[in-house]
Amino acid sequence: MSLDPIQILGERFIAAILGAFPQLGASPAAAAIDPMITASKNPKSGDFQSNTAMGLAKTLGMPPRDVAKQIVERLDIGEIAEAVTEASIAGPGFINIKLRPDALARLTERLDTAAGEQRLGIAPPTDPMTIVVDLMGVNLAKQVQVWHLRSTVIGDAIARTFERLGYKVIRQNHVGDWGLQIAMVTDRLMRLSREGKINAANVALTDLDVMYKAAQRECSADEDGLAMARTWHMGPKVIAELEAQVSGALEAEAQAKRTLVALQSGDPATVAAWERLAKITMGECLAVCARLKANVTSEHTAGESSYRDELAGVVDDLMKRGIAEQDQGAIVVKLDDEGISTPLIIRKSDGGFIYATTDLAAIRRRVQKLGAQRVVYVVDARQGGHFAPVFAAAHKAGYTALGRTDLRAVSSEERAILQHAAFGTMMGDDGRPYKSRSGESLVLTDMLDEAIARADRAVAGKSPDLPAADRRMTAETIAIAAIKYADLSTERTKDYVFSYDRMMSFEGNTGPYLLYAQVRIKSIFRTAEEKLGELPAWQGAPLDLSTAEERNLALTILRYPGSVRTVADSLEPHRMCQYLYDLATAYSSFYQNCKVVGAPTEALIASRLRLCSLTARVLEDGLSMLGIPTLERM
RNA sequence: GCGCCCGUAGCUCAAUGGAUAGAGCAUUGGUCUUCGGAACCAAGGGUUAGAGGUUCGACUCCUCUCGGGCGCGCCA
Repeated sequence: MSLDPIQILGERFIAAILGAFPQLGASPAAAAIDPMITASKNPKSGDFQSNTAMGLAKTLGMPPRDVAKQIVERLDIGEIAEAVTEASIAGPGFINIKLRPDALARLTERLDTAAGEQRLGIAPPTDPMTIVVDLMGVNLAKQVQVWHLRSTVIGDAIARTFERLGYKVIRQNHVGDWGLQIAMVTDRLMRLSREGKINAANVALTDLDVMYKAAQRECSADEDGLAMARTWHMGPKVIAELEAQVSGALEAEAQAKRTLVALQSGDPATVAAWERLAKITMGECLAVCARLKANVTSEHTAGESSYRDELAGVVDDLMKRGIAEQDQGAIVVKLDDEGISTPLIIRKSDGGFIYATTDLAAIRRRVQKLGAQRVVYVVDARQGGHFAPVFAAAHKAGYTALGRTDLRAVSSEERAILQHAAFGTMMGDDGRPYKSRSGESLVLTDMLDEAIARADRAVAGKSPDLPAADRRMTAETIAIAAIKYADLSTERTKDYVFSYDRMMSFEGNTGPYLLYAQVRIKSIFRTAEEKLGELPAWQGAPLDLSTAEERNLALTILRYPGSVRTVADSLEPHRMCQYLYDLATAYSSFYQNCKVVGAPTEALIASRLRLCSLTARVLEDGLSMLGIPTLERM
């Protein structure tokens, strides 16, 4: 039996609905009857409400209040709720439900007691499946920038939520480690090394980053500038300089292309240089993830290079089956029947493959080899225009269904297998994408260092008694919580404004506030032991929810399983943030008004200690889904 | 030109199509002889950019307008 009141009430409502209106049971839509149970926003409307009568009124051709009345007459929830009568029907047909005090206590106790797969009321999935989460996506020879934060943090939170619910999750870090850009840097690294300008053995990622940018510049020909100079008959000297620049760049690019060919054909020296790039970059990348407490490790690395031997096969397959065709020398998949007017190029006219080919190969592997029933791409919203045709082509190719090779129309379920969990841009307070004052993009570790420094100052000021040994770790945990929570707590698809001051403010809906709520709970147990000596047996003690604050806290705790499910369904971690903030707020009210250690009776002390402990467990569990560790002291 | 996203209180953000649009910050006031004051309680502040439409009901869905941002075959 479910531990979630919304589910319990939902089952009872469905029974009542089918009892009152048997004609609904005969229709094929019977399984789709939605009892529409929600936690009430306003306490005046009770604890929970059903909004189903209004919807059913239409299909039944009856006034909604009459529908509600008939449901209420059949409703059998007496053992958990106050009597539901005609007086419980409000407005157009809302049915309000107030839990009986003893039932509220019992439900809360059961949620507390539930262990294993049912821990904290979270039921194992009825649809167990494998889910691939595509996250992070760094590029070789480039430092981890602040804009990698969102994909990593949001992707990790989504993956953790699925894992907590009991799904099998496979994270995939789709590293940009292949193609002409990478060949340019590889070429430059080899050249500088050959010329003795660098020692390849102790090159750092910052050096590679410089090389990457230099290689980019070297290979970019200013052909527009040259054309303009000619049009405007600028001086011969200017034109000569531009001609030299263009021919130099073209030569550099040609050289990079030769390096790419050498890399692709497995030339040992070139491959060795490339592996050096990969090792340096990934070492740094995974170290940043570890600092961030994001679960992204080497086993999750699946770079573009890992698909290189599958690209020709994908194109052949699509050509053979008539899904792809020749067009102006290139090979494309036409997508008009998918509602997309521009074809997707999967092989260039020069015979090369591009990222769309890699993405298709990745989808094929993820579905057919890794067994994914769902693939979630946690990638910047600006890539939406790229994913749409790639997903459409994958559907058309049947790559989204296990073993499917025919071309019949795909169902909406199959279509939902590939999801782009798009996120907005991190903005500065100037309304522009977050960058340094000089306009350079920022390195993620610098942001971490700055946040830790600020957290350290705050800890030093507010908790001077904290042992020095703990201070560093405490500051790091607070900083990570602040950064991650700020990123996760707003709607994923929207841009959000980054501000150290706001996220570190320790007030309001922030990571540090939640850590503080948790720390105060831990502190109560220390204080209780000091003052009371031996604690009353609070584990398993019956809950006394007499005050409004205790009652509200229990009701908030009961909303937990539903909140987790909502995050998984919507792929929106900010809903978990909102829930945890509600919980922390409910706890703070309780804390203010209900003394625990000083409670009048031993039974009440035990009850309140249990409530504290349960709150702490839910907070910790919820924060763990966001990838935020908690503290004992701060 | 085509397409996607966004517009909610002074600021930063919430609100599975549900009841009187909620929080935090800032402002003003209050509580408590602190189980950690990094607290709690309260007040003021709104034509949800604008105009139509769908419906019992719209911040939410549809159309148009305005404003802001971002993408648009052989780079990734």
